[in-house]
Amino acid sequence: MEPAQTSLLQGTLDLLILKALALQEMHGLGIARRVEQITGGTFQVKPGSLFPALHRMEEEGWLTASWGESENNRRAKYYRLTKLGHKQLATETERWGRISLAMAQALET
Amino acid sequence: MEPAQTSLLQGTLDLLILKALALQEMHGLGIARRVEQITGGTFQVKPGSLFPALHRMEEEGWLTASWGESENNRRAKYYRLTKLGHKQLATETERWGRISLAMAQALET
DNA sequence: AGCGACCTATAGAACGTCAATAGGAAACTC
DNA sequence: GAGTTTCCTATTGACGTTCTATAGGTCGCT
Repeated sequence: MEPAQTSLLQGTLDLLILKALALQEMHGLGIARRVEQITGGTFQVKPGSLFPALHRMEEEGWLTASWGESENNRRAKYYRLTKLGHKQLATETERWGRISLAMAQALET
Repeated sequence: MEPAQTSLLQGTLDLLILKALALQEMHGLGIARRVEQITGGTFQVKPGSLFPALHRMEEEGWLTASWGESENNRRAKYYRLTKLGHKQLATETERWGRISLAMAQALET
């Protein structure tokens, strides 16, 4: 039995996508699978959340996309981080650190 | 200089309010101040977020409210946790633990 | 030919937070 | 005692993000 999947916290999806793409470019569904994997199955990314987010992030200039072919011979759009995207990853990681620390403070005792 | 205040993460406000009320009943603005305090000044709760949340939580049965007088002789509405509210506090604390762990996993390396 | 897996995509709704605004009542200022 | 500030509660409307539901095309398998 896997642990129950928690619905995403608003504001964490961007960071998870950026982190997933940090090492190598991937296509949409690949990103979704990778996010699920690196969170130990806790977070599940639905297509209805994923694609709007990807398009938004592309518009922000954090990602660039190009059509290619998947491992399964499907037409797939590959996303990779731009320089700005790497910067954003750092920013959001730092932001998460602050939030996480503040919550830990609040919840201790 | 205080550290910059991060705007609230959606989904954390309820938990923070519940935690603030865990020890003693408080009025609205008192809760806001306490949340700011226990998060080390990181989170700031605006009235426009606070009161809708309080009313919602009251409807859920996690809080009960009664009018009283503040330390400054103002008319103030005091909130306290119900039994259900304590249960909810435990639930949301556990949820936060899962989220926090998953994010830590995702961000390590 | 039919079916499931893979991949991208959008519309509409739900939800929680924020900015702006409001108003009353106590306390302070001069 | 008039004017101002502080304290306390409250609502409205807008906004951004995520979810549900739905869609369509292509590959591979039987």
